[in-house]
Amino acid sequence: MGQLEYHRLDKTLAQAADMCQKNGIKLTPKRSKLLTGLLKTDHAQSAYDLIEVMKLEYGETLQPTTVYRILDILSGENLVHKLHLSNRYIACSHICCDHGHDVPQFLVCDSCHKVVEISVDPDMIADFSRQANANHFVLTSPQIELHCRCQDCQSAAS
Amino acid sequence: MGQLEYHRLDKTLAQAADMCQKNGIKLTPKRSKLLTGLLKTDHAQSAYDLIEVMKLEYGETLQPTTVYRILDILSGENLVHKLHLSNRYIACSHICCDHGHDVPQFLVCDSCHKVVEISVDPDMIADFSRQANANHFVLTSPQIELHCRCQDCQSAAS
DNA sequence: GTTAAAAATGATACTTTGTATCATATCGCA
DNA sequence: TGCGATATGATACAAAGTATCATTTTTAAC
Repeated sequence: MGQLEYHRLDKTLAQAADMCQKNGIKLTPKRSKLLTGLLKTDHAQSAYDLIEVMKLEYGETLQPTTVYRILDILSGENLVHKLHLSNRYIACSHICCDHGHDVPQFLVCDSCHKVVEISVDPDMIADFSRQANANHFVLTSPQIELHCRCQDCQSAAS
Repeated sequence: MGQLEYHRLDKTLAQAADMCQKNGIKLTPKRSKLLTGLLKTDHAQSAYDLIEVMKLEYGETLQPTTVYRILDILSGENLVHKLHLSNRYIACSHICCDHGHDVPQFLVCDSCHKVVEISVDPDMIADFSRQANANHFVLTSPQIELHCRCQDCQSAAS
């Protein structure tokens, strides 16, 4: 599996349920399964990928509408992040962290969609924000996604 | 019109043709018109937006395939930039500059797709590159796109 | 000039991605 | 029990992007 060891999955899901409850959101079975699907991989998944996963892992046939709705909910709770570079989704890698969430920054492999969530100097963000303001823009999300190639895909290409 | 004053359009197109020629690429009439369409606005355009523009401005009906092909060509020549956040395209704002092209960085209004191309401290890019390497990724493009809201859309929303 | 290869564009059809809309089911609670 | 809110299903559609092959246009050699 991906970024998460098996024995941490339950703990993460419990934490996720807690986070939801605090905002009056329920982590329903389907939401939980979909989040699990994302937690089990470090490759960003498209909505239609996730439909496949749900089918294969749980025998459940979800409509696109449902999947997008669930992804919106989970994004709203900061349990998953939407990667706009590829229109794919990845579980937040800090669900179990006690420290407050940093601004999410991602290294995204353009080829296989492997993702690493990194942290970025807040000064850098402040700098971007200043630059935006100087151009009459307001930064609405400091999320940064960088075009990369992961090690595996580099080897494969060479 | 957008980012470009009328009297500079010809000069910019000539410069663009030069740049193409150096790489054995031709700036055909359709490519030129499509580039013009992009030069006339500071809002990123989708491929299908551009089909509309070509229809309205020149009465030419382009197939999606053709538009995507042309956009690839123009991107390859650094005459237009693809914004991956929104899958839209914008003319490079430095076609006429004599100085070498900086790494392109964009402030993108999530609402109306207005775009400003800014420049970013090369140290910052170097920093990203180092971080990528530390995570076994290689930065394939240092292009950064930031989620913003432009002044007009802020006013409209409030 | 003619012609053959290369480059550019057209046309058809299709796949993927995302959304609108209305229906149904489930849950919490009075 | 029954009512309102939340969650999910289902159908249909719209938008975005691609594969494939055909046709036209350019280029350059002869």
